Amino acid sequence: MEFNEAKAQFIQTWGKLGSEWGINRTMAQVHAILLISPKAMSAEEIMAELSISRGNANMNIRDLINWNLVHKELVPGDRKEYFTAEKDIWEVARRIIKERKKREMEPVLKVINQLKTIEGDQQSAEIKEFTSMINQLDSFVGKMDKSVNLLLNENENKLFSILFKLMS
Amino acid sequence: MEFNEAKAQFIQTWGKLGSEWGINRTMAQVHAILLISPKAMSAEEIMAELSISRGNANMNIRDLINWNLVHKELVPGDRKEYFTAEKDIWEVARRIIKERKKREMEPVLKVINQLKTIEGDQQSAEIKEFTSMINQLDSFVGKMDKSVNLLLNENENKLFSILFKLMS
DNA sequence: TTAAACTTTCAGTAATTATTGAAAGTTTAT
DNA sequence: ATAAACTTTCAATAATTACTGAAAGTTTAA
Repeated sequence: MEFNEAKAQFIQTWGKLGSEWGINRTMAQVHAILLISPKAMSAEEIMAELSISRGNANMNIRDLINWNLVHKELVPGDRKEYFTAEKDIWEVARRIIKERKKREMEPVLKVINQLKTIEGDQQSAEIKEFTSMINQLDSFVGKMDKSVNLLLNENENKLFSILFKLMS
Repeated sequence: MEFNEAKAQFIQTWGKLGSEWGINRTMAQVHAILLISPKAMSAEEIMAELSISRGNANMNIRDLINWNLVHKELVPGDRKEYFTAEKDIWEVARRIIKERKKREMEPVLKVINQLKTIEGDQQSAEIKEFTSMINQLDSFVGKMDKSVNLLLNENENKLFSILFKLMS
Protein backbone atom coordinates (compact mmCIF):
# COMPACT_ATOMS: atom_id res chain seq x y z
CA MET A 1 0.00 0.00 0.00
CA GLU A 2 1.15 3.50 -0.81
CA PHE A 3 1.87 5.89 2.06
CA ASN A 4 -0.80 8.44 1.26
CA GLU A 5 -3.46 5.78 0.99
CA ALA A 6 -2.35 4.24 4.28
CA LYS A 7 -2.38 7.63 5.98
CA ALA A 8 -5.89 8.41 4.69
CA GLN A 9 -7.13 5.04 5.89
CA PHE A 10 -5.58 5.50 9.30
CA ILE A 11 -7.17 8.93 9.73
CA GLN A 12 -10.54 7.63 8.64
CA THR A 13 -10.40 4.54 10.88
CA TRP A 14 -9.38 6.59 13.91
CA GLY A 15 -12.21 9.03 13.19
CA LYS A 16 -14.77 6.26 12.87
CA LEU A 17 -13.62 4.62 16.09
CA GLY A 18 -13.87 7.94 17.88
CA SER A 19 -17.39 8.60 16.69
CA GLU A 20 -18.46 5.11 17.74
CA TRP A 21 -17.25 5.96 21.25
CA GLY A 22 -19.00 9.31 21.47
CA ILE A 23 -16.02 11.43 20.43
CA ASN A 24 -16.37 14.02 17.70
CA ARG A 25 -15.13 12.48 14.46
CA THR A 26 -13.09 15.53 13.48
CA MET A 27 -11.40 15.68 16.88
CA ALA A 28 -10.34 12.07 16.47
CA GLN A 29 -9.07 12.78 12.94
CA VAL A 30 -7.00 15.75 14.09
CA HIS A 31 -5.58 13.48 16.77
CA ALA A 32 -4.77 10.82 14.16
CA ILE A 33 -2.89 13.33 12.01
CA LEU A 34 -0.83 14.53 14.92
CA LEU A 35 -0.12 10.98 16.10
CA ILE A 36 1.64 10.17 12.85
CA SER A 37 3.23 13.53 12.17
CA PRO A 38 7.01 13.57 12.72
CA LYS A 39 6.86 17.28 13.50
CA ALA A 40 4.62 19.76 15.29
CA MET A 41 1.88 21.10 13.02
CA SER A 42 0.26 24.51 12.72
CA ALA A 43 -3.49 25.09 12.62
CA GLU A 44 -3.10 25.91 8.90
CA GLU A 45 -1.53 22.57 8.13
CA ILE A 46 -4.22 20.69 10.01
CA MET A 47 -6.96 22.69 8.26
CA ALA A 48 -5.45 21.87 4.88
CA GLU A 49 -4.90 18.21 5.66
CA LEU A 50 -8.53 17.62 6.67
CA SER A 51 -10.20 20.37 4.59
CA ILE A 52 -11.86 21.95 7.59
CA SER A 53 -12.41 25.55 8.59
CA ARG A 54 -10.25 27.58 10.93
CA GLY A 55 -12.97 27.65 13.60
CA ASN A 56 -13.46 23.92 13.49
CA ALA A 57 -9.73 23.26 13.67
CA ASN A 58 -9.32 25.66 16.55
CA MET A 59 -12.11 24.14 18.64
CA ASN A 60 -11.07 20.55 18.11
CA ILE A 61 -7.43 21.30 18.84
CA ARG A 62 -8.51 23.03 22.03
CA ASP A 63 -10.59 20.00 23.01
CA LEU A 64 -7.62 17.72 22.41
CA ILE A 65 -5.56 19.98 24.64
CA ASN A 66 -8.27 19.79 27.32
CA TRP A 67 -8.11 16.01 27.07
CA ASN A 68 -4.37 16.35 27.66
CA LEU A 69 -3.61 14.48 24.43
CA VAL A 70 -2.07 17.40 22.52
CA HIS A 71 0.00 20.34 23.58
CA LYS A 72 1.21 23.60 22.14
CA GLU A 73 4.77 23.94 21.03
CA LEU A 74 6.44 27.30 20.56
CA VAL A 75 9.00 27.76 17.83
CA PRO A 76 11.41 30.60 18.66
CA GLY A 77 11.12 33.44 16.18
CA ASP A 78 7.72 32.28 14.93
CA ARG A 79 4.43 33.70 16.11
CA LYS A 80 2.38 30.73 14.96
CA GLU A 81 1.40 28.05 17.44
CA TYR A 82 2.39 24.49 16.67
CA PHE A 83 0.82 21.35 18.07
CA THR A 84 2.11 17.90 18.93
CA ALA A 85 0.39 14.79 20.25
CA GLU A 86 1.56 12.51 23.04
CA LYS A 87 3.12 9.64 21.10
CA ASP A 88 3.29 6.90 23.73
CA ILE A 89 0.13 4.96 23.06
CA TRP A 90 -0.05 3.56 26.59
CA GLU A 91 0.09 7.10 27.92
CA VAL A 92 -2.60 8.12 25.41
CA ALA A 93 -4.85 5.36 26.72
CA ARG A 94 -4.21 6.35 30.33
CA ARG A 95 -5.12 9.95 29.66
CA ILE A 96 -8.33 9.02 27.83
CA ILE A 97 -9.37 6.67 30.64
CA LYS A 98 -8.51 9.27 33.26
CA GLU A 99 -10.58 11.92 31.52
CA ARG A 100 -13.60 9.72 30.87
CA LYS A 101 -13.53 8.47 34.44
CA LYS A 102 -13.59 12.05 35.68
CA ARG A 103 -16.26 13.22 33.25
CA GLU A 104 -18.58 10.21 33.21
CA MET A 105 -17.87 7.64 35.91
CA GLU A 106 -17.75 10.03 38.83
CA PRO A 107 -21.12 11.70 38.13
CA VAL A 108 -22.72 8.25 37.77
CA LEU A 109 -21.23 7.13 41.08
CA LYS A 110 -22.71 10.19 42.73
CA VAL A 111 -26.21 9.51 41.36
CA ILE A 112 -26.08 5.85 42.32
CA ASN A 113 -25.21 6.79 45.86
CA GLN A 114 -28.19 9.12 46.04
CA LEU A 115 -30.47 6.36 44.80
CA LYS A 116 -29.40 3.83 47.41
CA THR A 117 -32.05 4.89 49.90
CA ILE A 118 -35.56 5.54 48.73
CA GLU A 119 -38.79 6.04 50.60
CA GLY A 120 -41.89 3.84 50.36
CA ASP A 121 -42.96 0.29 50.99
CA GLN A 122 -39.69 -1.65 50.98
CA GLN A 123 -41.62 -4.87 50.41
CA SER A 124 -43.16 -3.83 47.08
CA ALA A 125 -41.80 -5.75 44.11
CA GLU A 126 -40.88 -2.55 42.28
CA ILE A 127 -38.85 -1.11 45.12
CA LYS A 128 -37.18 -4.43 45.86
CA GLU A 129 -36.08 -4.80 42.23
CA PHE A 130 -34.92 -1.20 42.01
CA THR A 131 -32.91 -1.42 45.21
CA SER A 132 -31.35 -4.69 44.17
CA MET A 133 -30.21 -3.23 40.85
CA ILE A 134 -28.85 -0.07 42.46
CA ASN A 135 -26.90 -2.14 44.97
CA GLN A 136 -25.46 -4.31 42.23
CA LEU A 137 -24.46 -1.22 40.27
CA ASP A 138 -22.96 0.42 43.32
CA SER A 139 -20.77 -2.59 43.97
CA PHE A 140 -19.87 -3.00 40.30
CA VAL A 141 -19.01 0.63 39.65
CA GLY A 142 -17.02 0.76 42.88
CA LYS A 143 -14.91 -2.21 41.77
CA MET A 144 -14.45 -0.71 38.33
CA ASP A 145 -13.38 2.54 39.89
CA LYS A 146 -10.72 0.77 41.94
CA SER A 147 -9.54 -1.21 38.95
CA VAL A 148 -9.23 1.91 36.86
CA ASN A 149 -7.28 3.65 39.59
CA LEU A 150 -4.94 0.70 39.57
CA LEU A 151 -4.60 0.91 35.83
CA LEU A 152 -3.80 4.59 36.09
CA ASN A 153 -1.27 4.22 38.86
CA GLU A 154 0.65 1.20 37.65
CA ASN A 155 2.79 1.15 34.57
CA GLU A 156 2.07 -0.89 31.49
CA ASN A 157 4.43 -3.72 32.22
CA LYS A 158 3.37 -4.30 35.79
CA LEU A 159 -0.29 -4.56 34.89
CA PHE A 160 0.11 -6.64 31.79
CA SER A 161 2.58 -8.99 33.40
CA ILE A 162 -0.11 -9.88 35.88
CA LEU A 163 -2.77 -10.21 33.24
CA PHE A 164 -0.49 -12.45 31.24
CA LYS A 165 0.15 -14.60 34.29
CA LEU A 166 -3.60 -14.92 34.66
CA MET A 167 -3.94 -16.00 31.08
CA SER A 168 -1.44 -18.82 31.20
CA MET B 1 -36.17 10.34 47.80
CA GLU B 2 -39.46 9.12 46.45
CA PHE B 3 -39.52 6.01 44.27
CA ASN B 4 -40.86 7.66 41.12
CA GLU B 5 -38.28 10.41 41.31
CA ALA B 6 -35.49 7.89 41.85
CA LYS B 7 -36.71 5.82 38.93
CA ALA B 8 -36.84 8.86 36.63
CA GLN B 9 -33.35 9.87 37.66
CA PHE B 10 -32.00 6.38 37.09
CA ILE B 11 -33.52 6.22 33.61
CA GLN B 12 -32.15 9.62 32.72
CA THR B 13 -28.67 8.90 34.07
CA TRP B 14 -28.47 5.59 32.22
CA GLY B 15 -29.61 7.32 29.03
CA LYS B 16 -27.04 10.07 29.37
CA LEU B 17 -24.25 7.59 30.04
CA GLY B 18 -25.27 5.62 26.97
CA SER B 19 -25.27 8.65 24.72
CA GLU B 20 -21.83 9.68 25.98
CA TRP B 21 -20.58 6.25 24.91
CA GLY B 22 -22.10 6.34 21.45
CA ILE B 23 -25.25 4.40 22.30
CA ASN B 24 -28.67 5.73 21.33
CA ARG B 25 -30.12 7.49 24.38
CA THR B 26 -33.54 5.88 23.98
CA MET B 27 -32.06 2.40 23.69
CA ALA B 28 -30.22 2.98 26.97
CA GLN B 29 -33.40 4.27 28.60
CA VAL B 30 -35.41 1.25 27.49
CA HIS B 31 -32.64 -0.87 28.95
CA ALA B 32 -32.79 1.06 32.23
CA ILE B 33 -36.54 0.51 32.53
CA LEU B 34 -36.20 -3.20 31.95
CA LEU B 35 -33.27 -3.47 34.36
CA ILE B 36 -35.41 -2.26 37.24
CA SER B 37 -38.70 -3.85 36.23
CA PRO B 38 -39.67 -6.82 38.41
CA LYS B 39 -41.66 -8.30 35.53
CA ALA B 40 -41.44 -8.67 31.78
CA MET B 41 -42.85 -5.65 29.97
CA SER B 42 -44.81 -5.29 26.73
CA ALA B 43 -43.96 -2.81 24.00
CA GLU B 44 -47.04 -0.81 25.06
CA GLU B 45 -45.80 -0.43 28.61
CA ILE B 46 -42.37 0.67 27.46
CA MET B 47 -43.90 3.16 25.01
CA ALA B 48 -46.05 4.62 27.77
CA GLU B 49 -43.23 4.76 30.31
CA LEU B 50 -40.93 6.74 28.00
CA SER B 51 -43.58 8.49 25.88
CA ILE B 52 -42.15 7.18 22.64
CA SER B 53 -43.76 5.89 19.47
CA ARG B 54 -44.41 2.28 18.61
CA GLY B 55 -41.80 2.32 15.83
CA ASN B 56 -39.14 3.76 18.07
CA ALA B 57 -39.86 1.28 20.84
CA ASN B 58 -39.79 -1.61 18.42
CA MET B 59 -36.46 -0.67 16.87
CA ASN B 60 -34.71 -0.01 20.16
CA ILE B 61 -36.02 -3.21 21.72
CA ARG B 62 -34.77 -5.09 18.68
CA ASP B 63 -31.35 -3.46 19.02
CA LEU B 64 -31.20 -4.46 22.68
CA ILE B 65 -32.03 -8.01 21.67
CA ASN B 66 -29.23 -7.90 19.07
CA TRP B 67 -26.87 -6.77 21.82
CA ASN B 68 -28.03 -9.82 23.76
CA LEU B 69 -29.09 -7.65 26.70
CA VAL B 70 -32.83 -8.26 26.42
CA HIS B 71 -34.91 -11.22 25.37
CA LYS B 72 -38.48 -12.00 24.46
CA GLU B 73 -40.65 -13.79 26.92
CA LEU B 74 -43.83 -15.56 25.89
CA VAL B 75 -46.81 -15.64 28.20
CA PRO B 76 -49.06 -18.67 27.49
CA GLY B 77 -52.46 -17.60 26.27
CA ASP B 78 -51.31 -14.09 25.37
CA ARG B 79 -50.38 -12.99 21.89
CA LYS B 80 -48.34 -10.00 23.03
CA GLU B 81 -44.58 -10.23 23.30
CA TYR B 82 -43.00 -9.39 26.62
CA PHE B 83 -39.40 -8.38 27.24
CA THR B 84 -36.95 -8.85 30.08
CA ALA B 85 -33.37 -7.69 30.60
CA GLU B 86 -30.45 -9.72 31.85
CA LYS B 87 -30.28 -8.69 35.51
CA ASP B 88 -26.78 -9.77 36.51
CA ILE B 89 -24.79 -6.60 36.03
CA TRP B 90 -21.50 -8.44 35.57
CA GLU B 91 -23.11 -10.45 32.79
CA VAL B 92 -24.49 -7.22 31.29
CA ALA B 93 -20.98 -5.77 31.23
CA ARG B 94 -19.56 -8.92 29.66
CA ARG B 95 -22.13 -8.85 26.89
CA ILE B 96 -21.56 -5.18 26.12
CA ILE B 97 -17.79 -5.69 26.02
CA LYS B 98 -18.17 -8.77 23.84
CA GLU B 99 -20.38 -6.94 21.40
CA ARG B 100 -18.23 -3.81 21.17
CA LYS B 101 -15.12 -5.91 20.73
CA LYS B 102 -16.75 -7.71 17.84
CA ARG B 103 -18.17 -4.59 16.22
CA GLU B 104 -15.32 -2.15 16.79
CA MET B 105 -12.09 -3.72 17.97
CA GLU B 106 -11.90 -6.44 15.37
CA PRO B 107 -12.32 -4.14 12.34
CA VAL B 108 -9.63 -1.84 13.75
CA LEU B 109 -7.27 -4.77 14.24
CA LYS B 110 -7.81 -5.72 10.63
CA VAL B 111 -7.00 -2.24 9.34
CA ILE B 112 -3.91 -1.94 11.53
CA ASN B 113 -2.61 -5.18 10.16
CA GLN B 114 -3.04 -3.93 6.60
CA LEU B 115 -1.16 -0.75 7.44
CA LYS B 116 1.87 -2.54 8.87
CA THR B 117 3.64 -2.71 5.54
CA ILE B 118 3.69 0.29 3.28
CA GLU B 119 5.66 1.10 0.15
CA GLY B 120 8.06 3.99 -0.27
CA ASP B 121 11.30 5.30 1.19
CA GLN B 122 11.49 3.63 4.59
CA GLN B 123 13.99 6.25 5.74
CA SER B 124 11.68 9.24 5.27
CA ALA B 125 10.64 10.87 8.53
CA GLU B 126 6.95 10.57 7.65
CA ILE B 127 7.08 6.86 6.93
CA LYS B 128 9.24 6.16 9.96
CA GLU B 129 6.79 7.96 12.26
CA PHE B 130 3.79 6.29 10.66
CA THR B 131 5.29 2.84 10.94
CA SER B 132 6.32 3.39 14.52
CA MET B 133 2.79 4.46 15.51
CA ILE B 134 1.19 1.55 13.66
CA ASN B 135 3.53 -0.89 15.38
CA GLN B 136 2.77 0.59 18.79
CA LEU B 137 -0.95 0.35 18.08
CA ASP B 138 -0.63 -3.19 16.83
CA SER B 139 1.07 -4.27 20.01
CA PHE B 140 -1.30 -2.29 22.23
CA VAL B 141 -4.50 -3.48 20.59
CA GLY B 142 -3.20 -7.04 20.60
CA LYS B 143 -2.63 -6.87 24.36
CA MET B 144 -6.03 -5.30 24.89
CA ASP B 145 -7.60 -8.01 22.83
CA LYS B 146 -6.03 -10.70 24.99
CA SER B 147 -6.99 -8.92 28.19
CA VAL B 148 -10.58 -8.60 27.03
CA ASN B 149 -10.69 -12.27 26.13
CA LEU B 150 -9.51 -13.01 29.63
CA LEU B 151 -12.18 -10.77 31.08
CA LEU B 152 -14.79 -12.54 29.00
CA ASN B 153 -13.66 -16.04 29.89
CA GLU B 154 -13.04 -15.69 33.60
CA ASN B 155 -15.73 -15.04 36.14
CA GLU B 156 -16.07 -11.88 38.14
CA ASN B 157 -14.49 -13.17 41.32
CA LYS B 158 -11.41 -14.68 39.75
CA LEU B 159 -10.54 -11.51 37.90
CA PHE B 160 -11.26 -9.09 40.69
CA SER B 161 -9.52 -11.19 43.29
CA ILE B 162 -6.36 -10.80 41.28
CA LEU B 163 -6.89 -7.09 40.74
CA PHE B 164 -7.47 -6.67 44.47
CA LYS B 165 -4.29 -8.54 45.21
CA LEU B 166 -2.51 -6.15 42.88
CA MET B 167 -3.96 -3.18 44.65
CA SER B 168 -2.89 -4.18 48.13
C1' DT C 1 0.63 53.68 19.57
C1' DT C 2 -0.20 51.28 15.56
C1' DA C 3 -0.78 47.64 12.69
C1' DA C 4 0.29 43.18 11.27
C1' DA C 5 -0.06 38.43 12.52
C1' DC C 6 -2.13 35.57 14.62
C1' DT C 7 -6.21 33.07 17.70
C1' DT C 8 -10.92 32.78 19.43
C1' DT C 9 -15.81 33.21 19.36
C1' DC C 10 -20.37 32.42 17.89
C1' DA C 11 -24.67 33.16 15.06
C1' DG C 12 -26.21 31.02 11.16
C1' DT C 13 -26.24 26.90 8.47
C1' DA C 14 -25.34 22.22 7.22
C1' DA C 15 -24.98 17.41 8.22
C1' DT C 16 -26.13 13.71 10.88
C1' DT C 17 -28.90 10.99 13.76
C1' DA C 18 -33.28 9.78 15.93
C1' DT C 19 -38.35 9.67 15.93
C1' DT C 20 -43.00 9.41 14.32
C1' DG C 21 -46.98 7.26 12.56
C1' DA C 22 -49.40 5.15 9.15
C1' DA C 23 -49.17 1.37 5.95
C1' DA C 24 -47.61 -3.18 5.18
C1' DG C 25 -46.63 -7.54 7.06
C1' DT C 26 -47.41 -11.57 10.09
C1' DT C 27 -49.62 -14.75 13.15
C1' DT C 28 -53.47 -16.90 15.37
C1' DA C 29 -58.17 -18.30 16.13
C1' DT C 30 -62.37 -19.41 14.24
C1' DA D 1 -60.77 -17.88 4.01
C1' DT D 2 -61.33 -14.01 7.11
C1' DA D 3 -60.42 -10.83 10.45
C1' DA D 4 -58.57 -9.44 14.72
C1' DA D 5 -54.37 -8.76 17.21
C1' DC D 6 -50.31 -7.97 17.01
C1' DT D 7 -45.22 -6.54 14.95
C1' DT D 8 -42.27 -4.41 11.52
C1' DT D 9 -40.91 -1.14 8.10
C1' DC D 10 -39.72 3.18 6.26
C1' DA D 11 -40.48 7.86 4.13
C1' DA D 12 -41.15 12.15 6.08
C1' DT D 13 -39.90 15.07 9.80
C1' DA D 14 -37.81 16.60 14.00
C1' DA D 15 -34.01 17.01 17.07
C1' DT D 16 -29.36 17.08 17.82
C1' DT D 17 -24.76 17.83 16.79
C1' DA D 18 -21.00 19.74 14.04
C1' DC D 19 -19.08 23.25 10.91
C1' DT D 20 -18.29 27.62 8.62
C1' DG D 21 -16.54 32.09 8.14
C1' DA D 22 -16.40 36.63 9.28
C1' DA D 23 -15.94 39.65 13.16
C1' DA D 24 -13.89 40.38 17.53
C1' DG D 25 -10.09 39.63 20.43
C1' DT D 26 -5.11 39.16 21.53
C1' DT D 27 -0.18 39.44 21.14
C1' DT D 28 4.05 41.08 19.28
C1' DA D 29 7.30 44.11 17.06
C1' DA D 30 8.74 48.44 15.75
